[in-house]
Amino acid sequence: MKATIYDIAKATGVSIATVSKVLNNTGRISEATRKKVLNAIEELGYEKSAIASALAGKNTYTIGFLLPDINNPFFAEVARGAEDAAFERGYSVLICSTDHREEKERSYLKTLRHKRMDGLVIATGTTPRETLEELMDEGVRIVLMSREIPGALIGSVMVDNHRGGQLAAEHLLSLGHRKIGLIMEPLSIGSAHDIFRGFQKAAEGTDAELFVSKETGFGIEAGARLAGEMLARHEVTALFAANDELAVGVLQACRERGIRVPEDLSVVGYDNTILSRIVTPALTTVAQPIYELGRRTVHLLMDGIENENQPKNREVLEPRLIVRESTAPPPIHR
Amino acid sequence: MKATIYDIAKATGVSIATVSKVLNNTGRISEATRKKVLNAIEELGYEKSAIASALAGKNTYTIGFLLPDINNPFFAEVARGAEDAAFERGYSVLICSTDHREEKERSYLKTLRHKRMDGLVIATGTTPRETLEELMDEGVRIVLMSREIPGALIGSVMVDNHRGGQLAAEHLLSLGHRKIGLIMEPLSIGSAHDIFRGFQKAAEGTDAELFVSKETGFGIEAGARLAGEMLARHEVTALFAANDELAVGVLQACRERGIRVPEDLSVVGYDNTILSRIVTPALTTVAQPIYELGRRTVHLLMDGIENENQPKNREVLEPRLIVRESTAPPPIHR
DNA sequence: TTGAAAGCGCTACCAT
DNA sequence: ATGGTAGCGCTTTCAA
Repeated sequence: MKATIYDIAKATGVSIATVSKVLNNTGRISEATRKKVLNAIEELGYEKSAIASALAGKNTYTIGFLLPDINNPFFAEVARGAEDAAFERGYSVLICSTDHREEKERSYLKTLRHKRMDGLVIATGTTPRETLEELMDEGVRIVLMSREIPGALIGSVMVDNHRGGQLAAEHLLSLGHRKIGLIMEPLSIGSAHDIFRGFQKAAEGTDAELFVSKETGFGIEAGARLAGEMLARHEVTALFAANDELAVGVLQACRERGIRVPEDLSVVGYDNTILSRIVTPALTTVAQPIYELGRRTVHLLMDGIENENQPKNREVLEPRLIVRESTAPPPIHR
Repeated sequence: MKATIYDIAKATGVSIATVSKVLNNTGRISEATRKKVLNAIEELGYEKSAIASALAGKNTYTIGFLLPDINNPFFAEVARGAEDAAFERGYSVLICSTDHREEKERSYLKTLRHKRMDGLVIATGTTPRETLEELMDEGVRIVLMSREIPGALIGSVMVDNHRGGQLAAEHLLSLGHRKIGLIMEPLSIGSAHDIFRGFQKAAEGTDAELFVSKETGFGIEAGARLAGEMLARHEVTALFAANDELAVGVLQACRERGIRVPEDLSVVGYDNTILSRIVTPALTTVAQPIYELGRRTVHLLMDGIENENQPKNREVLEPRLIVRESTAPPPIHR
């Protein structure tokens, strides 16, 4: 069987208390015995049980990451940033895809509690505030990503999506577009809401007309469908999509209809995921610092865990506009 | 504080042994006490500590998933399949991106052992055989994905990549291509090796000439670079890339050089990740059942865990050719 | 059908 | 500087 502290205590002739001390660098230990113990550990190939350690009151060094779908380029990149940050500091991350389904989220939350995660990062948009507060009351550290809850003292790292929406609008406006369609995610999602408000804000006071898709959605298919409806209904010269997947859908809808991008119609995406780079024409998009978003969120969380307090800071990262091939001035009409 | 079995034992007037039994549905318990206990559990909001349970000899219900990079469309989709399979059966998955770096892999393997994962799926191509055998000797269940180790009794689920390579070659050959370039991943990776052999095999006995990229690589950049070199050196009419990312790079290299796909050059990818669908022209590619690959691997692993034996089965999934827009007959030369 | 008690492997407090 | 020991919360014989 695997060696335990007892084995190494026996082998060294010291007590398990001493072994534990050298293991954790706590208390005072003479150089001599420390050496002895370290040797025995080496010899016996001893490895500390994180489980026992956790049960005895230490951390599990594992954090749970709730996100809508790991198989979504945006969240895959976020997750990578999160994982790297965690790895640097000896933590691991448990990925939980909720598919925007409340019951999956609840179920995951439950397991994460059972498994005594040291902390949680919540990157799904809709966890009820009470749930979060209950969790925090139980001592679970929580950090929100791309979301904040007004008045609740929960640390969060976000991108300034209001600004991001503005950037998109300003770009289109400055190209001369005056009839712009918006393909949105559900506005109940905080980030989508902010993007929308930012966009609106930038158009305010101009003579531009904004048309918002009646329905909302997430993936490529949805983008294509919503763009189709929009195009059938309004004479827009530009379409803004609240994420790159929707924008890719828009591009596909255009192709199907023989609409040239950007000559006939300009398209702007949001996120700057891998998709926006490889599509043709390459998408003009508002870049979120996605990887960094994941990193910072997890660092904030680990800081809280290690200082034994609930993170309360709010970090805001800046978006930036990336102009590629999908935008141009509107076509000249007779 | 959180309630423990002691609390609910006290509240019910039974022993903790009894509580444990109703919790686990073991032993015989009268309906009456079971009800009482269940009630108390409800009232006190009791939740079993997975940590304590694991220490006392049960499973952790957590598995580790070693892969090169979660932020890679292929592995993100695999991970999703894995996560879904795990979720269905009450397991969680710890994502470990190794970046093909041996020391990261070793480091992760160590942590996973400390944390007493119930099992591991190894989807990185290069873990030394001895390491795997050591792990298995320690009682860690392991399943390999897209890889197998001849002679070692390790369960695995793979795609028939030899067949996949053939499919790609046959398609190109049947279109009439006779000078074909191959942009490969390092052949030390089992799947790449199989693809290559399959491709070769299909070309054997025909008058086709194959040119293999001297260097190998992984991402889009590499694909573009290797395609550039290939195109400069050989007069090929088709390029096959061992994964879709490489193929996307090939497409970019073509665009830069004004080479039309598929009119001037046909391009075939491998994997059928999201990338191959959204690129222009849409990529003809060999589809791996990616999501299914993740699912099956994890199910195989969980079966082993629950039957308390190291999985030994070898499952093979079938690839299939998906013809899209990037392939056509070779151009007619004078 | 139920319970007492001995662990699981480690931490931390209190003595020495 | 070192050790004894009481937990941490649960599982699992073995008795009753």
